[in-house]
Amino acid sequence: MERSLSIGEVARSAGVRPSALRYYERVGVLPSPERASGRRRYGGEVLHEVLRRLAVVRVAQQAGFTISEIRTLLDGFSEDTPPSERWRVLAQAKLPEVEALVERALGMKNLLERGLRCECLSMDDCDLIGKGALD
Amino acid sequence: MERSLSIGEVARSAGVRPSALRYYERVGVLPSPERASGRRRYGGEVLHEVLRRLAVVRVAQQAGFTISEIRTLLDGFSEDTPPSERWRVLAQAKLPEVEALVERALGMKNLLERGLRCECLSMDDCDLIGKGALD
DNA sequence: ATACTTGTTGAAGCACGCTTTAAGTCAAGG
DNA sequence: CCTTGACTTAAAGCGTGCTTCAACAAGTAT
Repeated sequence: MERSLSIGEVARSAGVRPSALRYYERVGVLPSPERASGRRRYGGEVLHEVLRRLAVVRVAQQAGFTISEIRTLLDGFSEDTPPSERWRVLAQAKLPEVEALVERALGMKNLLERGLRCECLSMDDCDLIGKGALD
Repeated sequence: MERSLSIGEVARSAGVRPSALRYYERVGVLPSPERASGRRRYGGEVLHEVLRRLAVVRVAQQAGFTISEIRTLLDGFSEDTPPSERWRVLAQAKLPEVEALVERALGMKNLLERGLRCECLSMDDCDLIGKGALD
């Protein structure tokens, strides 16, 4: 008999909540493990696969990918496509988006700081506000 | 008789949708104008005030403030507090948040680019994924 | 036997800033 | 008179990634 882990054990060892594992399974990011009396049992190859996928999910999320993009990363290519190429395809599509996010964030920071140096006594006079002068 | 604008006219001149104006009014960012046969009429001082506030809303949103923070910016200070000080108080609280956003975004960009240069043939070997090696 | 823990499911909830829908009102134009 | 168009309200919907709830089942400890 093969030793297998419960959902709680997998969750703990992966640092996520059981509800997240169930969610990932539901949306097709994780495989559906066997049930013993209705309960998920993660063992052998499935356990390995689940942990491998969770590792990918973590990095991909850090990189800004959505769940649906992660699903593509994991299952949207022909099996012989190496991970490096899968990533390249998706990352190239994602980069402009993330670069735009960087720009937006820097713009916010800039605006906040300009405001810190502002001395305006009335909103109407403020050059930050003045009719779109801040583009 | 004072000429006054309908919600559609105000919306067009401010570059927002009527639904946004109603929403802002509901959440207390805009004053509630008089109604003529049930319809909002924006005229005189109210019109001026609405346009002034919409200008503030625009900048504040660009700076990353939420609606609730904008409400504070507009109405959360004693009346004699100048705009520059109101902004300073809120911007100082917001800055760390926005700086964290910048860092997250730069981290994403970095990760995406590192992945573009990756040559890994298997996910398991990839140093981007390898057991948290990418913190 | 009985309580406690951990699990199961489907459905609903949260944050956020609006937008959209449903059902109805009103004034002007043909 | 009747259609058209812009407006009114309250309530629900959207996108995203889970979490939480309700109601129930099963294995373990006392």
